[in-house]
Amino acid sequence: MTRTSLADVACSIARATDLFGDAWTALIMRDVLTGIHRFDDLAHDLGISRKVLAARLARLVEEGVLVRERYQEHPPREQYRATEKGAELHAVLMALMAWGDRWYAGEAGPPARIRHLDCGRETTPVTACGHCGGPVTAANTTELPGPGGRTGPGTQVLGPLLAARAARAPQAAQAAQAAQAEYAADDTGR
Amino acid sequence: MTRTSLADVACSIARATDLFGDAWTALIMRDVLTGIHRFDDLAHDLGISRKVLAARLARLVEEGVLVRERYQEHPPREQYRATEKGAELHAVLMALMAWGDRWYAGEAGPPARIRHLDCGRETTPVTACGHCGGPVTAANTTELPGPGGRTGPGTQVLGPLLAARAARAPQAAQAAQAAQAEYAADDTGR
DNA sequence: CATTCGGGTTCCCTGAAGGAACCTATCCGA
DNA sequence: TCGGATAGGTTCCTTCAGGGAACCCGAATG
Repeated sequence: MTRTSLADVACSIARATDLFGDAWTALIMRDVLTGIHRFDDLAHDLGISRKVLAARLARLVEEGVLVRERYQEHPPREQYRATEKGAELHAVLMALMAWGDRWYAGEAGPPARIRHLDCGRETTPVTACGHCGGPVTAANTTELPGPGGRTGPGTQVLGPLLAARAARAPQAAQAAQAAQAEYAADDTGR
Repeated sequence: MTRTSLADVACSIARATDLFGDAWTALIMRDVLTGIHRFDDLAHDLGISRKVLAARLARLVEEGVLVRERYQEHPPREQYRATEKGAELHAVLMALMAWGDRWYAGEAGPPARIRHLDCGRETTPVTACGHCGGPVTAANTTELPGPGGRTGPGTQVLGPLLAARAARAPQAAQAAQAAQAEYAADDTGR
């Protein structure tokens, strides 16, 4: 975990990574969403220090990503479950998994597969445009400033860069072409 | 960053987070993919310690996610650029950003917007099934063991759990229903 | 000839991760 | 009634990585 808090940076990636940008947190959410809910099971599965696990779970509960609930009174037993906010981190896990599968699976093949219950098939989740459903990649997107954006810690250079990019090409098509030209130039020019 | 290496865990999420599960790494990739390529710009933009930035960049180059290249000889100047492997981390960044936008944007609105150049519209990237194109969520997927899976550190409990799940319901439809039933039961029950 | 710039490296200090032991409450079996 | 097991942590100590600032080096610039 970073010592400098990223929660106040005007960037949703920074805000998300402030919580999620810790290796254990991702694996804890993987386990909880897969069906491992108990402290000891998590500790045993991950091989994590119990102290660190307790700290991570407390943070995740505090952030509203998990809930801690008593599932039996005698003896008192607790478990951790994902909230809606936590369940939506599934998308991040799928993206990480797809990337890991692609670049690190090696000869043995992927360690796990995902079955999409809506169509019944094994799937590799892809990132798609919410409007047209087409693939979203670094090459076919451009980032523009948003209403909540500001220049500050974590966006000291990025803020002005996006603002300049928006000013240079206020029309969608122009922004698109400028960004693509830059990307193409980047690829050839190295 | 975690002290215990996750690179050897039989889980693509663990392998991906071993590299990417560090708050700074995500932000460095955000910047490089957005167009910030120089050491000083990265250091200034992020407010990161120069020492840590140097270590992160070296790791990312070593992993083949970035390349370090000289863009001018006199005086010698270096810059960092994303490889194909690095550019594909864009999907992870999009998922993090979408989640951060949804849960932390607040009144001010999202700090940045994404324009999808293929359709020309501002988009919220979604995670979709590679086959049917439908949405992929925690609720409509189930995880099954894959060829490269094994029980070991990081999957001590998870491995057997997935194996049992697959054994209980070897058919796709059955696996689907079992997983959904469990998910529903989880919400009401224990 | 001093300054600036880009791209780092070195130093020390603090705080978080690892690891193991310990604690509490309850149940189970002999 | 005692011993042990189980679940869910907490406490303690050590080590190591992050933060911050200073420093360094080669090349251009005034």
